[in-house]
Amino acid sequence: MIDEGLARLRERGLRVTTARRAVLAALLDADGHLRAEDLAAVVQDRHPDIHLSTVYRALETFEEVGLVTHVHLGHGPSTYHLSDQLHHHAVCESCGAVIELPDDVLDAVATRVRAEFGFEVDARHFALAGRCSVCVSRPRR
Amino acid sequence: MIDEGLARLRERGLRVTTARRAVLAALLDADGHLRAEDLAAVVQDRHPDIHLSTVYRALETFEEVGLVTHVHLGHGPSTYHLSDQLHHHAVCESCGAVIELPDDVLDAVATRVRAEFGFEVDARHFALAGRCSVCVSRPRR
DNA sequence: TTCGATGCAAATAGTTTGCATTCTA
DNA sequence: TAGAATGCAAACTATTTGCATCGAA
Repeated sequence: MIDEGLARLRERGLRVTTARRAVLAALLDADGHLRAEDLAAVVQDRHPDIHLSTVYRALETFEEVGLVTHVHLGHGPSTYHLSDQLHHHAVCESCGAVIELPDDVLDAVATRVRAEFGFEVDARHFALAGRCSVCVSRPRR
Repeated sequence: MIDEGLARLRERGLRVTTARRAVLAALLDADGHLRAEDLAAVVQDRHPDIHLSTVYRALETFEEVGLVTHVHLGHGPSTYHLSDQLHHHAVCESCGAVIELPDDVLDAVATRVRAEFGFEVDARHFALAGRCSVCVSRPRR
């Protein structure tokens, strides 16, 4: 399965390197929403000299090729997902908890916004902000 | 109307200063989605020595008091709105255009997410990403 | 053996913070 | 006149970039 991704690089005349192999492997091992720094830590466990900036560059390349998508969970860093494992997120602004939402949760909104404004919503790119069930049933800070 | 906001500060034992007055005035003049830097520029037009960091601190105070809300439009800086002028945004990822959406556009989603996950969606905090009508009817970069 | 990919250091953007000073209440 | 707010410089976080070197095809 890692080979399918790497093949995608070769098709475009891009090179398959140790760094790219390692980053892709790390993404496959994870369940998504990892930050570049998390990925670098995983990668550096086996390849200590692969630099954080190389991880960023690998992720950028993967995005261009359609293999990876980044998601903004909140104020902090972006998180990276394999495109075919992409889903919706909701993030609690109080405790930072991340929950995964059903894929169709914004379909009706997308349809309406397309019809009324001609705007094509790419809803997964940003998480929905809010407060999780635990924090809701707890006095505000 | 600016006095109502300032009164809110006094109620809480906070002080009314030139800087806070000027930032609030700038927010009232604007139609929303201004960045801290934009606000600083407006403020500094009349009060050149009010520092950008003071603008950030004023905005932070206004948020704590419920007067102001910040919205993430995309990768870039936050934008600041008077809380009672808050609305939904959609941002084009190709050209950066910002459109305002009807206030109820995410009501159904919020209801469903609350029912199924106990999660209270605060949907205005992030813009919806996507591509605007102009960019949709134009070949991808 | 060529040119794309990497390592490293330095630059960047947006925002926050420490501290001495100023000014509101 | 006490303590909150400010100005300024410096720190900080996330990310990008320039450039010499390395290595995949």
